[in-house]
Amino acid sequence: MYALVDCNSFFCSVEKVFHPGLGGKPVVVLSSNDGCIVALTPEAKAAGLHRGDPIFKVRDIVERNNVHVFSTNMRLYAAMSDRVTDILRKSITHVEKYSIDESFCDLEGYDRYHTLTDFMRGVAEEIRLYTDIPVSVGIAPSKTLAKIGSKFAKQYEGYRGVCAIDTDAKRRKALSLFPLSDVWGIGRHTLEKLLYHGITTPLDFADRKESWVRSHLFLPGVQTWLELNGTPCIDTHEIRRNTNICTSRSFGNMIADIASLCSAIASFAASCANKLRGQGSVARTVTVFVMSNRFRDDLPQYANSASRSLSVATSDTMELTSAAMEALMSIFLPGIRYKKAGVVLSDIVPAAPFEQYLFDEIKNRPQRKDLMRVMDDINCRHGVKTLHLAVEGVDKEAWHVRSEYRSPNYLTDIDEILTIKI
DNA sequence: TCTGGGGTCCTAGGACCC
DNA sequence: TCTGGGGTCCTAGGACCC
Repeated sequence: MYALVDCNSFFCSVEKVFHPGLGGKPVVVLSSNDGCIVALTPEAKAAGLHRGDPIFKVRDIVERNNVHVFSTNMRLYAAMSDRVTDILRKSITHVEKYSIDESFCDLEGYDRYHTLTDFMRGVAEEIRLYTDIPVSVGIAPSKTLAKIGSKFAKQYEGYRGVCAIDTDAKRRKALSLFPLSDVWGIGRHTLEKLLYHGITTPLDFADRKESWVRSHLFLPGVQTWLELNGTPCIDTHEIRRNTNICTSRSFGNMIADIASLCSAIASFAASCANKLRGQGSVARTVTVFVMSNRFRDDLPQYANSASRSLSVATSDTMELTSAAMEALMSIFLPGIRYKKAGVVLSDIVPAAPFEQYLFDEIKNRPQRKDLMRVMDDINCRHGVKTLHLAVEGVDKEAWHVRSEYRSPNYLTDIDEILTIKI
C-alpha cells in the first residue's frame, strides 16, 4: 500500500504559519512577478477566486473580501517543505518526495501494530505539531488511487485527514464519485476524448477493456487505467537528476536595451549553472530564448531562441554564461520591447570526477572547478549573488521582477528571522 | 498598467542505414 | 507492368504534472 501525503493549500499554509492572525481568512499567493493566483485557501475560493486568475483582473473581489495577498517566496516554501519531508522520513523508511507539497510513502510492513489509517493519522498529527502545516493523506494500493484518497480526505472532515481506499468496494465507490477531470494523468485533452466516448466517471474508464484504452490513449492511458484498477505501475524515482534545467522570468517592466537583457540572461545562466552543480551534473547545450509581450497586440511581436553546444560538457558558470551571451547576441533584435527571457540547459549528464579532452580549450579545468566550489560556498554562507560575474550587473532595477507582497525569508536568512515582541 | 515557472514522457514522422 | 523489409536516431510538438 502507498500513502500520498499532500499539504493543504501549501503556499498559503506556510504564509499562515508566520501570520497567525490569518486563520480562517481568505489568503492567496501569486506567481512570480505578481502575475496570477497560484495558491488559494478554501475561503478565497469561496470568495470567487480561482487558481490562474490574473490578479489585476480580480482586484475588486480581493478588496471587497479583504483577501490577504502574498508574492511567491519559493525559498521559504522549499525550506518548510524540507521540514515536512524530514518528519515523514523519521517515521517511514521509503519516502519519495514527488513535489514541493506531496510525498509518496511505501507502507509495506507498517500495519503490524496499527491499522495503516491510524498509523498515518499519527504521522499527520506530528507534522501538524512540528510545522503547523495541515496535510491530507490518501492510502491505496496504487499511487493514482492514493491521490484520489487524499482529495477525499481533504474534502470531508469525517476522514480526520486520512482516507484509505483499501477494498474493492471502496475503490469502486470512490471511482464512481470522483470527478474524471481530477484523476492524475487525465488532462484537458484526454478528458474531452473520454467524454466523447461516453465515459463520464473514473469507474466507467476503469471498466473499459485494456485493448480499448491502449488503442485510444496509448501507453500513458494504460498506466492510469491499471492504477485505477489497483495495479501499481507508476514509478517515481526518488533520486532523479533533471535532464533539463531552466531559469526564466517575466520582467516587471518590458526592456528594450541589450545591456539590461545581457544582465538578465547572465543572471539566469548563473542560476542554471548553480542548479546544475547542485545536482552534480554537467551540461553540453545552452539555449537562450527571448519574447515580447504577447498580450500587447499594439506592439511589434517577436520571439526567438538560439542554442550553443559546448565541446566539453561543463557546469562552469563562466563558460555557460559566455555561451549564453553568444546565443543572445545572435537573436537580439533592436526595437523590440522584451517581456520575458530565459536560459535552458540540456544534454545533461553526471559529472565525472576527472576528465580530460584532447581538444579542450580550457587548460585549467581543475582550478576552475575549485573556483566554482569556493563561489558556491561563499554564496551559500553569505547569501545568493554575494559573489557573481560582473556581466550580471549590479543594477537589477532594469529587469526586476515584481514582488510587492513577499514575506521575509524567515527560515533561511538570519537577517529576516521572525521577531516576536513580548 | 498589470497575464508564472519548471519539469517529464510519448508519439509521429523524417532522414538515414543495410 | 510489377518497385521490400527491417531497422535506428533525432526532433518537434503534444500532453501531462506540480
